[in-house]
Amino acid sequence: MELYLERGFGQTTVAQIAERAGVTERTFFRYFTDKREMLFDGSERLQQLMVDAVAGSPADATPLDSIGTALDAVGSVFVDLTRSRTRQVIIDSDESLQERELIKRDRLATAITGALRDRGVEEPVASLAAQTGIGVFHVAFASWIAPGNTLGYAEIARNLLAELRIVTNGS
Amino acid sequence: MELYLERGFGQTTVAQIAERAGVTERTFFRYFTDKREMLFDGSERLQQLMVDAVAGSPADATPLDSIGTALDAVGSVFVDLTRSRTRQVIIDSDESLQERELIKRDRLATAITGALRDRGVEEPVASLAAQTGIGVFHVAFASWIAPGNTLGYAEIARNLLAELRIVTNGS
DNA sequence: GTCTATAGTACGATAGAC
DNA sequence: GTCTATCGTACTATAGAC
Repeated sequence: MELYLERGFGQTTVAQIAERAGVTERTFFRYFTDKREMLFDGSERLQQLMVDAVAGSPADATPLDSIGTALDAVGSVFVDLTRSRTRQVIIDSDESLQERELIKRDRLATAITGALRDRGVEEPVASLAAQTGIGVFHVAFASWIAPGNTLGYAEIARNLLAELRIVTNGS
Repeated sequence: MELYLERGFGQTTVAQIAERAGVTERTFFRYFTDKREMLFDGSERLQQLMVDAVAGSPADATPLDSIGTALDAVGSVFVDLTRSRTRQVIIDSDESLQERELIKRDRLATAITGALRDRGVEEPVASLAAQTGIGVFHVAFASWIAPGNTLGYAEIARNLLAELRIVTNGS
């Protein structure tokens, strides 16, 4: 991340990263499938937290309630605001990094769809709820790291989920 | 697309594509920024249709109503079911193509957010509605090309939007 | 650890259309 | 004469094969 900030992602070569880390290029590619992947280390953990939350939500919870527990469950991940902001600056600077971020988000949605289905939620409701939930998650994260924001992630996510219910309750 | 089906996307070189098209590699890269982009030709048109629909929706329409008009507006694009299915088989076979598809979808969401904001919809409602709308769009498209489906895209999209209102109207 | 294919870039030349 | 389209070549870095 130091190098990506210094020279830009596209201008940073794997050779430079490997050198600063004191390893060879080959070793770099042993740890990360490609240059982008290193910025998305925590994604499996995030996914696991959300899936577990859905699986563990009350039996009488609606699909959207389950989504709510998933949004709550990842609060512990989003604490270091400065680091999240820095990381996002890098991602926003490069289109291929945005692509990678989006596929992570999509895998998340797919995993949540599966967790809902495991609870007996039928299609297309499972997909619909998961997609919507990830949408809320994304907006919540973006709001959290937005300049000037003082609220915590968890609070924002809860507010947005409530807002969603209002928005979709229109005439 | 012929070559991508014959040999697989990853196994197809730009040289082969250029040869079959009767041009040089250099010319290929004049038309497409990269190997993936050629599969996403219609995306600007799709985006324009949706943005125009939102902009042209009735003044008293709720954000979600505007989304509804956008979902309707693209019905004319999704007619050739066989071609859409073939294209999706290719995309689903390669992760980098899925990434590209997702960034197109994300740009769509961003554009719709802007169109809603232009109508006076404030944040975070604009983002929330746009994200949700794109989620519905995606599920609708997937349902449309799913094996065995006999419904048209427009009908599916309408049903799903109605379904969404129910899902988010929970206890 | 070594080797290599290929995507993608940079810069430049040429030539036809109107 | 200007604009636009194709082609030529050399090069780098990624990423995969072995």
